[in-house]
Amino acid sequence: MAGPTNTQFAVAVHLMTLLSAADAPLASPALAGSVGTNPVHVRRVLGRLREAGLVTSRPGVAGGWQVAVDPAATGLDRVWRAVHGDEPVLGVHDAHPDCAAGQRIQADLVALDRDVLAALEERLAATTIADLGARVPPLVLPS
Amino acid sequence: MAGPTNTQFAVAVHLMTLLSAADAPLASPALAGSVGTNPVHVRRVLGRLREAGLVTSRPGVAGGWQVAVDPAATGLDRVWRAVHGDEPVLGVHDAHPDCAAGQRIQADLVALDRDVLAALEERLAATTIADLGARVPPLVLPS
DNA sequence: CGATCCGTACTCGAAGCGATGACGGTTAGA
DNA sequence: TCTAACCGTCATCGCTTCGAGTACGGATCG
Repeated sequence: MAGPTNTQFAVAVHLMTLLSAADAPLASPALAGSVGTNPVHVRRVLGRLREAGLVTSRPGVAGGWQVAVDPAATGLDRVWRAVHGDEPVLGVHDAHPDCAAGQRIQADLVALDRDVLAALEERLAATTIADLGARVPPLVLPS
Repeated sequence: MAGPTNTQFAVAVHLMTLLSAADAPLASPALAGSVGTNPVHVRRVLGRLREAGLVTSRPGVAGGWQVAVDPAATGLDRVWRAVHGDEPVLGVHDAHPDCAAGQRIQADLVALDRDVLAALEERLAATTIADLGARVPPLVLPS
């Protein structure tokens, strides 16, 4: 029970923050050094972000990656969608096909998962990339 | 990218729904048949629920499992806590120790994760076990 | 006393994930 | 034009998690 092992969202947020603070394009080897991984993995994650229109890339000797959006107007929900799409956030299991109760419950769980995903993205949308890049006061979470 | 592989929450909800609709104690082999897994896995998941006080168990020839709470007053957030505790829901990665920006971003991500977890539990609390069990027909025990 | 079931430890196979190497395409600069 | 640097992608490897399955002891009731 060590929680999720997929760290691509954290890596993606890390990369977006680094890129939004840079003027010139950054190369994947340099980014990999800061994130603590390897260039190939960085390119894979950034590839998803590019598909979502969040970053642009250019090959060549002076190539690298740049942000394509306004960091202050881009919520983390867009990063989540770019990385995870609409995959389930809760785990889903396959109930016994012959058990009517199991089928019913599973359908309800899928619907619940959609709802939880919406709540998760709503919360992520409240934080922008610029919020993490600048040293802002910690998130307000009084309740 | 096939989403989370941990299905214990779904199994736990499934089990709680079945137990809340039963009068007599149910044995793990019977439950396993409905959930679509094996008795050992059922006992492991139910063990966590028992630690959280959601169910009770009794060994012996007429033993089995029973709910220990009111299904109509028990939100799914309690099931989530029983299974996952306060583990991170977003993935976390280890930033490079020498990168100050990385350390700061990681700290912000941990804080964000706590907030997202709170939002997730708040959503789960809006659904009770009875909400799922209301439309569930009686369990058909496999021979 | 024996049948049934819980409790737990152990092993096994499958799948996800990240690391790594390799190779071709593309671009800027010498 | 030629070379170096970087992107894009594929294949592979090792690690970890997860669930399935087996086994054995303890507890309970007929």
